[in-house]
Amino acid sequence: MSGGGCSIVWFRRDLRIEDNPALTAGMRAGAVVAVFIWAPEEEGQYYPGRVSRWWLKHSLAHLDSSLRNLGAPLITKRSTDSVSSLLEVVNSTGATQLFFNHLYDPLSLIRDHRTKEVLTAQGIAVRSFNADLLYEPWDVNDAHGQPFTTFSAFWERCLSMPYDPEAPLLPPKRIIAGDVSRCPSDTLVFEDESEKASNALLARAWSPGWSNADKALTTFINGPLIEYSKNRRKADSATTSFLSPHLHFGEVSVKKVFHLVRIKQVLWANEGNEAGEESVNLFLKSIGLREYSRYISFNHPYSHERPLLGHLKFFPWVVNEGYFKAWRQGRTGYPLVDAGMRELWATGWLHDRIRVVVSSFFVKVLQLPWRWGMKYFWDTLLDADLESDALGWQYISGTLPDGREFDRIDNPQFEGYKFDPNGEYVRRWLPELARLPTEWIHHPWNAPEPVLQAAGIELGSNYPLPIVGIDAAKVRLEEALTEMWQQEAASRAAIENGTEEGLGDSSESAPIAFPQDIQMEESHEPVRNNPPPVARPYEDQMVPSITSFLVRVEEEEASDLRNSTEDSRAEVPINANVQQTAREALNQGALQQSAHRNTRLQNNTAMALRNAPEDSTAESSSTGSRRERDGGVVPVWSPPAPSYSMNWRRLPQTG
DNA sequence: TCAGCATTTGC
DNA sequence: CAAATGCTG
Repeated sequence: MSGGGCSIVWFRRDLRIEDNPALTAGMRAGAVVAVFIWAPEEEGQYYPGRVSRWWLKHSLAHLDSSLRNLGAPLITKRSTDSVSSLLEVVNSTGATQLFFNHLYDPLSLIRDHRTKEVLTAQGIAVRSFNADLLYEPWDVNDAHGQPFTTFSAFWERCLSMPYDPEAPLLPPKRIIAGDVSRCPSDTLVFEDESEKASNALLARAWSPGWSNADKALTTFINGPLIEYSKNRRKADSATTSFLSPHLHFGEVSVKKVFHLVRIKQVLWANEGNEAGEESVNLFLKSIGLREYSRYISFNHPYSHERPLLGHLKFFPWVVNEGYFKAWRQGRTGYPLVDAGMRELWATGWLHDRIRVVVSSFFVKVLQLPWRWGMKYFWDTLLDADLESDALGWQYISGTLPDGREFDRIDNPQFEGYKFDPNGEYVRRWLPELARLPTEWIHHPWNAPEPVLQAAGIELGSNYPLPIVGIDAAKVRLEEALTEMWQQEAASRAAIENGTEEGLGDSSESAPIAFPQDIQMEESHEPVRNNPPPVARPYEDQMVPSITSFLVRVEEEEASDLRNSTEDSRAEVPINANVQQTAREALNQGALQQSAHRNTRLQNNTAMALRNAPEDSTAESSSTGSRRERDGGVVPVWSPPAPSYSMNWRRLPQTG
C-alpha cells in the first residue's frame, strides 16, 4: 500500500452510498475524495438524452448532499477526457489511490482500462470492484469454460452458482474527507432552458436519487411484486417495479434487490403461495436480463452497433426517413404502436411489453435499420441503458441465437387486444380515437364508415391509415430475407475466390447513417380539436445528429491509436487491439462462414455459433466450440472479440 | 377428466 | 426449435 495520501472514489453509474464497494474501500484506506466527472462527449454518439440527463442531475445532487452529511462533498468536474481529469484531481489532492466500480459498456471498458494503465504508471494504486452485477461476466461460464450464448442457460447458471452473490455492504456512517481545498468543483450543466420546461413535468412522476430508489424498491417488494406475474402483460399496468432508471444509475444495488426479493421468495414458498413464487421468478428474470445485457456487452463489445449474427449485415434495410418519422410521432396507423410511441415521447417511459411491440414493428413491418430505433430509445427513455437497449433490439431483430425468428411478424392488431383488451391504453394516448368502440379500437381501418363518423374519425386525415399493410410487410420481409441470403452467399463466394480480401472495415463499420437533424415538424401543426396531453412535449425532443459525433469518435480513435503505438510501454495497447481485432474478426468470421454450406432460410434460430474464445494465454481461436443442432445454417457471431475479456483479466488489481 | 394434437410463445 | 398453453373429443 502506498501510504499517506488520500484516495479518490470515482463515482459513475453507482450513485449510491450503500453497497458501494469502491466507496467502502476508499473509506477503509483513509481520507476520501469523492469525484464525479461529466464527460458526455466521451460517449460519442451516445450522448445522453434529455430525460436521462435530467435524472442524472437530480441523482447527483442527491448523492452530493448525502456525502456532505457524511463529511465529504462530491467534487464534480466538467471534462472531455475523464482520465486527464482524474490526473488533475490526483495532482491537486495528493491522492495516492483510485477506487471505482466496474462498467461493461464498450466505451467504459476501453476508458477504464486506459485509466488503470495511465494512473498506475503515475504510481497511483488503482482498484476496481463489482458493484453492478450479481456475478462478473467472466465468472459465469458453461461446463467447458465458455461464455453462454443463450439467456436461459446463462440465467440458470447464475441461479445455481456454487456461491451466492456477495451480501450488500452497509452504508458508511462517516467519511473522512481528503483535502480538496485546491480541487474546486466545476458547475455541471445538464439541461438548457428549453429542456428545463419540458423536464418540469418529470418530477411529478419520478424521484431520482439513491434513497428514493430504496423507497421504490421497498414499495415494490411489499406491494406489486406479488402480482407481477398476473399483471405484467398489460400495457398500462402499474405492476412494474419502475426501478429501471434507478438501476441504470446504480442508485440501488442489484445485489440488494436480489437479496430482498429472495427473502420474499422463501417466505412465499413456505406459505405455498405459488402465484407469489411465480412472480418472484419472473421479476428475477428481468433482473437476469439486465445482467445478461452486461454479459453480452462484455463478451461482444460490438453488440450496440452490429448484429451478433453475421449474416444480418446483408439485410436490405429500408432507409426511409418518412417511416422513421411516422413511427417516432406515433402516426403509423396502428393504434397500439402509436399509443406507445406517444407515451414514450410524452413521458420517457414505456412498459416493457410495449417496447417489444413498437420495436418489433419498427424492424419487421417498417424494416428500418434497428440501430435507428435503438438510438431513438437511447435519446428518449428515462432509463436509457446502452447494454439493455442493444440486447432488446438485437433480440427483436432476430440477431441473437435465442432471439425471435426473422420472418415472424407480430401483428399489432392482435397484440393490441392482448395487451390492451379494452382499449384504455390506446384511448389515453390517442385521444383522436377515444370514441371508437373497443371492437375497432385496434384496427380502425376495418371499421364501417358510420362507426368512424360517429367517433369523429376521418382516416387519412384525422388518424392515418396503416403506413404499411401487414400482408405487404410479410411479402417485403420475405423478399428482403431472400436477398439477404443471396448477398451473404455472394460475399462468401467472393471471399473464397479471393477476389475480395474480406469485406474490410469500411463496409462493416459504415452502418447506415442516422438521419441528421430530425425535427419534429409536427410540433408546429396545431393539434386537432382536443389537444392531447402529449402535444406539448413534442417541441423540444430532437434526435441529435450522429454524423458529427462519428467524425469526432473516429478522430479520437485515430489519435488513441497513435498514442498507444508511440507509447509501447503499455502492456496491452487496447485501442490498437480493438481496431485490429475488429478487422481480424471480420475476416475470420467470413471465413468461418465460408467453411459451412447449406444455408437455408428456415431454421435460422436454431443456429449454432462459435463463441468468442476466452483463452487468455494462447491466440488460437480454434478453441471456439461449435455446436450444431440439426445441421443447417451455421451463422457466426459477427465479430467475435476475444481480446476484451483477455485484457480485462490481465490487468492486475494493484494495491 | 385427460391424452393427444394445434397453436402460441419465448429476451 | 422446445416448452407451455389451449382445444378437442
